[in-house]
Amino acid sequence: MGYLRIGQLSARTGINNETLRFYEARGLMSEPRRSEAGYRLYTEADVRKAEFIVRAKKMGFGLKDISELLSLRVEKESSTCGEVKDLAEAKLLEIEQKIEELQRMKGALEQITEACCGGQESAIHCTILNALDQIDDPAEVSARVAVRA
Amino acid sequence: MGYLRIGQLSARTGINNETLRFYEARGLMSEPRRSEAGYRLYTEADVRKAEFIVRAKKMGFGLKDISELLSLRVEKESSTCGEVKDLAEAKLLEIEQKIEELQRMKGALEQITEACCGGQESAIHCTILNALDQIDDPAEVSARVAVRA
DNA sequence: ACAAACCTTATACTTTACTACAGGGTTTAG
DNA sequence: CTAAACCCTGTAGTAAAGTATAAGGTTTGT
Ligand SMILES: [Zn+2]
Ligand SMILES: [Zn+2]
Ligand SMILES: [Zn+2]
Ligand SMILES: [Zn+2]
Repeated sequence: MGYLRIGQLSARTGINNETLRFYEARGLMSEPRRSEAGYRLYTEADVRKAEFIVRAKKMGFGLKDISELLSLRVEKESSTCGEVKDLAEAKLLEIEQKIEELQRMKGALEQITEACCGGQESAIHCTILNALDQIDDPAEVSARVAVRA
Repeated sequence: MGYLRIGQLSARTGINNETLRFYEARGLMSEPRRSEAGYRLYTEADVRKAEFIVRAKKMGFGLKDISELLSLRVEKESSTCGEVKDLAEAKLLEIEQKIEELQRMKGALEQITEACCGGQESAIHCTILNALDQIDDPAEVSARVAVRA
């Protein structure tokens, strides 16, 4: 008693059945006991593990990172805070770099978009199209659009 | 004369040969003339098109968006600024949403990471691992870590 | 003449994170 | 008892944006 079948684990964690089996194949979820008919039987420890995965995903960790975190979690005594923090900081750096890249794009795109009238007439004079046609350096986009504005 | 072969177009645009053929298959680059031996022969217009793609990519547009932009660019007279600006604004919104999502992740991850000592001792007390083990709502992460700190 | 460098097509593989079958067996409610 | 709901394995498909490889044909330089 007390065992959950895959559908129940799915309902409790919000992770799809298929995805749970996929996580098992990827080594994230450990292979559970089986009923006589071959059904997966999960314990409360499995529920916690699945919830750990959900939370780690929310933090921006990918499945590969989560595998590592799970190993550290399982071997808590033999693992060190340093190992865990290294992973977290690497992920933090990755996230920060993505943000910077997106902000660079946002800035450049805003520049050329603001100058476009957005009207119903022909796009021959469109600043967006012209910018994409002629300018290489995003810094130049700002300069040129600023002059025009 | 004046034609470029794929390697030359590649060298001038920084787009890999394979990628150029891939863009052609995806309808981004139009099918060029062929030499008698079947070699692709590109014109200066193709160079400008390839450079347009490079710049649009830098702005964060995906290949599908770029297809649309290219159509608008080719039919500049019959296209409107409104159509172009709609595409740009949709992409801008997408980028802004990605930034927000990443900033949410960054904030939550920073909270739990700052409280971790990062030392060489056992990770049993690790705030990162504990946070991933116990807390669901990112708002709670901040609260709990704040109390501990 | 012959190799190096270049080009061709078609097919398959890469990464990430799933999702969707097909073709079964099992459990449960009425 | 039977249908619905659930579970199993295995395979294949999805999205995005390419990269790699095989097995050739062509061009260029010496
Ligand atoms: Zn306009
Ligand atoms: Zn415009
Ligand atoms: Zn510590
Ligand atoms: Zn720690």
